Amino acid sequence: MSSTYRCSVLNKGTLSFDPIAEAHRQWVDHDWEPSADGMALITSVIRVQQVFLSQVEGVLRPLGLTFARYELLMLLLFTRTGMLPMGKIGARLQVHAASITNAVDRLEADALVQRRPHPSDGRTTLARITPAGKSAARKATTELNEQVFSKLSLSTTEQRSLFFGLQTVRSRAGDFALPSLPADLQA
Amino acid sequence: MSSTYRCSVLNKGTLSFDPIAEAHRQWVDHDWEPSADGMALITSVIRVQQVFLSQVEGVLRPLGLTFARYELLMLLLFTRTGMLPMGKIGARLQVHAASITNAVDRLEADALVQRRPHPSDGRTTLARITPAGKSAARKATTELNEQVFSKLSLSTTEQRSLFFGLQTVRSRAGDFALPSLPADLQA
DNA sequence: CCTAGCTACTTGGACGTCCAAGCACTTTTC
DNA sequence: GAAAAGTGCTTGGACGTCCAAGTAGCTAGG
Repeated sequence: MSSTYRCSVLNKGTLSFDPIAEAHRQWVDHDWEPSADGMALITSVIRVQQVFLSQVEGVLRPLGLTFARYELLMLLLFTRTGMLPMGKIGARLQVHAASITNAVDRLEADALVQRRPHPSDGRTTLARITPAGKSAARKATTELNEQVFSKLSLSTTEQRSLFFGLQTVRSRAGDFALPSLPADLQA
Repeated sequence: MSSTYRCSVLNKGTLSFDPIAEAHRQWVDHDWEPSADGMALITSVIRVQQVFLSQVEGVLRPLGLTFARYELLMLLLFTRTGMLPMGKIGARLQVHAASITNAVDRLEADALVQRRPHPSDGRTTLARITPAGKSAARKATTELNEQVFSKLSLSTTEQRSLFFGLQTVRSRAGDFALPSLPADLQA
């Protein structure tokens, strides 16, 4: 019981083959070879995201949070003043402004965050994490660290290799400017 | 013009640092080191998925398709008879049954797919791709291959390395049973 | 000053995903 | 064979994402 990592209903049954490898084969067979690897990679990322997200949300759901809201909370938690303009939050989380409005609405309804006007700019709204928000964020982090983040069933090498590959993609997609050496994770 | 790969509104501005690397640093600072790599990897996958998906949907939108519906169409296109039970589609696409119902509803509304009863099992519904569906799928594939899949700005080595890393994740998550050697991509 | 143009946030709509429930049609069981 | 259990698909609701439009409030150009 409580082995709820993977969604139950989805588990119709583990396939006996890799559906993405199968699609790759089809691409090659149809003379789309030059695009086959790209197709397989993109499809893989989309699928793995589903897997990870479902594990994460499985842990957060009992806490009344979603990953989107958790990320927002953590961003505020890591901020000196505990508050940021909505716009900045969107930029950091790389997400549409409307999504931030949505998330803050819900967080505010749960009293984990408060909206307050910007002192000097009337257009700007600040989102400020509340004590309850801080506590929720910390608790969620503890759970996620224990139940998901520290248990990826990948070797450190594999994890890092994936991370850097994905970092390259993000950087080239314009998410951020890779300063110079991406290896600032550890000294 | 028409350089519409990335979403416009999101591009508030390329950050001057990697937000995920920054989060990783926070994790380490807070003594969550053992979970830092996992957190960074999961967050990265989620973000890269957004990037890829937005590129793909940008191409598909003018064609009146979404990636979910495109995948479904391709699955049927690659099937001898052009039809599959809804349940099987969900298993192959690794997606909830309700999502399939939803996708087939829309595809059917566009006459790209047809629902028909299963000859022997009254519970089962078959989805069958129509000639219009085949044509739409092929056109979409051409566009995707040209505009996205063949232009990933990653070296072949990087792509493969990422693919296999992600394949490991998928396999261990229970998506499919890695038969023995994952290298059945060719031969 | 005052209007034109930005910028910041919100709203409403379209979709996708999942879950929980509900139905209808098998298969099992006794 | 009839009741119990299991399967397969649909429905309704909660959320998240994005886009397009709309509304204030700030900033410039004339």
